[in-house]
Amino acid sequence: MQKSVLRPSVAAETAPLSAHDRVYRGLRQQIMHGELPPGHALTLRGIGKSFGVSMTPARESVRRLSAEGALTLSASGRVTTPELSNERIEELASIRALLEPELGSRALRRAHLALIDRMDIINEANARAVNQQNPVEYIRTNLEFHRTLYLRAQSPAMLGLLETVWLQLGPTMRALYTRLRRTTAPPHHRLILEALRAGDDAALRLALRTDVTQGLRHLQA
Amino acid sequence: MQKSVLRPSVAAETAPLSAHDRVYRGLRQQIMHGELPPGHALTLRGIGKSFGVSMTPARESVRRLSAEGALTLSASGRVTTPELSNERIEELASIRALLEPELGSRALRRAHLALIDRMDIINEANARAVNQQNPVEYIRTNLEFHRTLYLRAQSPAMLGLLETVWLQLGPTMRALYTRLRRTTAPPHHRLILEALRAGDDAALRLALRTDVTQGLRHLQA
DNA sequence: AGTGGGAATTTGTGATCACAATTTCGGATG
DNA sequence: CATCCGAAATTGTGATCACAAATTCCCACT
Repeated sequence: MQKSVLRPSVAAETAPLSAHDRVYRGLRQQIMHGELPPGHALTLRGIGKSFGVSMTPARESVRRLSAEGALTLSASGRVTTPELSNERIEELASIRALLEPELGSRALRRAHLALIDRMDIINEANARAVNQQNPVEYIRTNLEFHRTLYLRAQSPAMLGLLETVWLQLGPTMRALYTRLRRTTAPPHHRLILEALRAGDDAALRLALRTDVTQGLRHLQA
Repeated sequence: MQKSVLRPSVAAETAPLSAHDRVYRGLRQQIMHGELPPGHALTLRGIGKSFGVSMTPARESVRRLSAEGALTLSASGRVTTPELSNERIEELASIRALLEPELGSRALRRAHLALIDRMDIINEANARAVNQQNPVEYIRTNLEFHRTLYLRAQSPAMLGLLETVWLQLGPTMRALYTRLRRTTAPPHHRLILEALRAGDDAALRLALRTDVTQGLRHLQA
């Protein structure tokens, strides 16, 4: 492993991006987007190798992610993606049901047409992912649909908490959506867009809440 | 620094407790209880020395805590406690106002008399801390009052998120309570206890919400 | 063929080191 | 007396290493 001898190329002038950051972001995305099933085992040396770094940044990333609930550390320090109990899944869903309507409501006042159009496009990509039965792409576009809206709420701390919840649900969502191989797009996205266009706060809150709870209630069945 | 040669003594049979855990917990408590003012600078070597460990566990703890918003990393990697903007403080307060009534409501069904008595005792300690003008003890007992209730909600994920918010507010709360040297105990704790005894869900939610928002609205004045 | 045990391997932990970047401090200069 | 520049000290980063604990694997034995 060479030191940080090679300067950041002219292209990446925005941020040198530390090794820890690259590993953290990479792992986080894999987990949130459902690229890893629940219970999937990881090793520090393996993570380091796959990102071309030593164990040190890998360990820091794992510690950070396990603090956020994105990874589980066994008593002996073994690293796996979490296998959530039904209770835990319901609790996380209820947190989503609490935070997401609030974020949506805050975004509503600031939402303009270009935003809604953008959400429409993302929603179409989401529908395509359903047809292709591509769980990772489905989860990714679904989260992007919601995040695009919530970014307008200008509430970074609340969005940060919500993303932590999404992160914890990543592997479980993958397991759910690959198991029941859904063939129809989430029906509530349409309601969300309609409420946005109408500027109807109550309808938006309701649509977001049902979208969240419905999506995860498929599990019990 | 010796290796981990000395076996855990017979007394501490519950958990050997890794170096990282000791440092993380220690720092976290200092921050959450307001032992550090906003903008306070820390160094990895200093943290390591004060806990009797090397830089490695100190770095992991700092990474973890900064991921939770309890510490700020400057562009050059310098570590300080956060100096929150008014906007951020208000946002965190509104998150508390969202989560705490929900946790209280969930706890209400399971709350028995022994719990309420315990909260009463903690509340008296809280009042003593006010009289002694001891900010750290005030913050500690205040949080313990709330946490004692919320633990009954049996919602570990939601409580975890809330503690993250408390953590971010730690240094700011210290600054607030040392600046305005409050001399009266929080008036809403009485209302919370009454609502608990009466089993009144709506009153409890309201009391919790006002306790949270009132406590932090003192800032603006 | 199944089982138990012990060696070999894998794995996480924490200390240490080299290094670059930042910060700090002192003195020379205007 | 203020300011700026350069040297010295401080500090975070990431790689490497020794070590202990856990896991895996394989073979002898029943």
